[in-house]
Amino acid sequence: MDISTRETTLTVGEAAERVGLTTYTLRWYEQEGLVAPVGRDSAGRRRYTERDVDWLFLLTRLRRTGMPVRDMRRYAELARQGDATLAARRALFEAHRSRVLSRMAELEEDLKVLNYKIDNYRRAEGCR
Amino acid sequence: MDISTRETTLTVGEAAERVGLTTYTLRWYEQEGLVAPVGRDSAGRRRYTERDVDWLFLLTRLRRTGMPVRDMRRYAELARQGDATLAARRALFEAHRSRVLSRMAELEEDLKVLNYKIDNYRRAEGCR
DNA sequence: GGTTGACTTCGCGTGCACTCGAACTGGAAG
DNA sequence: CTTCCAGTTCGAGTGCACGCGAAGTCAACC
Repeated sequence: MDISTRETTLTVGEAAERVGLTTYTLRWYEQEGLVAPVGRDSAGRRRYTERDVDWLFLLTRLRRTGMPVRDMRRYAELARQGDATLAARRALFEAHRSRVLSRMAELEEDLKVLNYKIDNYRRAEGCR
Repeated sequence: MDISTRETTLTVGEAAERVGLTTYTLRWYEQEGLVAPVGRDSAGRRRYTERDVDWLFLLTRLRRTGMPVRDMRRYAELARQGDATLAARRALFEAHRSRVLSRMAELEEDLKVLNYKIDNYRRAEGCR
């Protein structure tokens, strides 16, 4: 990472706030290989670039859609290998998207159950 | 529970298969108070009635929509207290439904990110 | 009537994703 | 120069939701 190009870089704390994770988690993600080693300043402190933050943001979306950390690591490894893995990464995303769609369909079904129960409770309350 | 009324009752194994949980989990749910103590046969083995299975099914839906076991227990306690808690139970479901709806909205957003990435990969693959 | 297999309780173990405490360091403000 | 804060590494701890092995029991079948 070329820190000398005077980009705005963020500290762990700032980056954590930006992406909605804790500093603990940010360091842990790096340790787990979900994030390539982040650049450091002269004092050895992490400096997150905009690219780093974008990457972290993407990770939060993958995480939120239920992708296990294991798979996120696999994806990060592919990304680090460059353009040769573009197809593999796309395949990974497509497979994940299909899981997300299934999940959404499940939720729709579950929502029906909730609505049904709520209606029942409403009716039962009416009869008191 | 009136077992003498010759309903079809199920063993743990059968009930587990029906609702898609393991026998371990079924016993654990009972121990955790998510399920009222299940009727037993003369040999001390659990016999699940249709009502029990329905209740378990509902629990699986709550669980699948992300309700913590803690909240499911709270709900089970309310249900055991009878009609006086109907309104409370409805409120609980309505609060949960609103969380589920938020979750679904999140997933929609996350899906957009996935689609965006997939499109990008497609384009990048095209340029090779 | 012995074997089989599913049940019982009990309590410990597991996997996941963080979360935190301890001990330390370095830069900036008063 | 001291104080203070935010950072550092390391390893241990937490919370949740189960999962499982052990040791024993019992009904059913051959």
